[in-house]
Amino acid sequence: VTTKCLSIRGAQEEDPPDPQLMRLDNMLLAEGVSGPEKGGGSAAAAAAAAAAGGGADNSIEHSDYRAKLTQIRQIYHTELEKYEQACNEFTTHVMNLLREQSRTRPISPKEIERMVGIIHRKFSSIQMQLKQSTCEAVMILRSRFLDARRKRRNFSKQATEILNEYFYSHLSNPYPSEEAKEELAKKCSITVSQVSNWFGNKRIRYKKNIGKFQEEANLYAAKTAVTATHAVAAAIQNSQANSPTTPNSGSSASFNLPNSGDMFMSMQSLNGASYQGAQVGANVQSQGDTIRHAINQTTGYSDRLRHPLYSPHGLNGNGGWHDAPTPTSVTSPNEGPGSVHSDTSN
DNA sequence: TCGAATGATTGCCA
DNA sequence: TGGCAATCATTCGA
Repeated sequence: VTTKCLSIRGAQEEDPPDPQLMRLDNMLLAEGVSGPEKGGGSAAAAAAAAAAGGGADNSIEHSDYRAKLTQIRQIYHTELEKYEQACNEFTTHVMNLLREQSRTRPISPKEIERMVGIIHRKFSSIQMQLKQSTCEAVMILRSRFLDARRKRRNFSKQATEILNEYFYSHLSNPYPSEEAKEELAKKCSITVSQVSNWFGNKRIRYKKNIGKFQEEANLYAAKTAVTATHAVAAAIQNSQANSPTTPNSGSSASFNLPNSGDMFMSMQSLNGASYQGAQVGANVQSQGDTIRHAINQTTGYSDRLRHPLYSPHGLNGNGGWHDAPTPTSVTSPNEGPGSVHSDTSN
């Protein structure tokens, strides 16, 4: 088809290539409409899928996009062929007429050439219209496909849970770093910008109606505490197994239970063994104290359920969080026991 | 079917 | 450039 197309254009004497036609050709090629038959448009569709925040979920839309693109492609090729056939037929017809006329009057080859040129120009302008309308159709399809608002899907329950857990365990400074965003995006199977959107929406909506989110905050706080307790228990088991003769100092010295701050991320990314090494092993001084502490943590959160203390301590009078948004700051591990914990103790 | 919830977009600001 | 606030558009549950 392309070669035929070229042959038609090639007949247009030495006309400079029409920039508009070139643009259309390039676009049709890029969109996989006029390119090689196989996999036509799949690259464009994949790119569109990626731009749309592609997850496994949009494979349906992806195939839908491909199907529609194939349809456009088929129509385009059918029409193009029709035009070319008509052009050839008409040219032959005119040539025959001229040949007939040549019996009655002399016709120069130049005149024939001129006629053929006129016919080809006419048909090529029709072809241009076809290309233009095909491009428009592709653009409409693409914009519909890319317009996420049209086919918004709520995040999965699991994803929302992960995001909420992070949000409420970083309530004093709910501004995940780029790294944290990437990590969350990976876990939730969404894009980093979706994570940013989510946190943007969450911060605003939380601030606007803290009361409404109180219950949710308590829920996640309790959940976080339970996770912490389990992790501690696992750590204890581990330490018992590893050092059964560890002397019990009986000290009540500080045990840094990561019940806020980056705890969630730590929990998520570390398994029992590494958790012990990174978070507990270094701090455990007394197993008994540890258990007591862990239990205290849990009950502390339970208390919170009765007396909602998950108040916006992170918020300052200006309606912003105390900790200024630090785009570059990594999820601060030195947030330490964090606002949530310290809040409860007061 | 309607209102609430929610993800995305836009415009503005520091 | 990231965040905020307002808003849009869609989904979801009663």
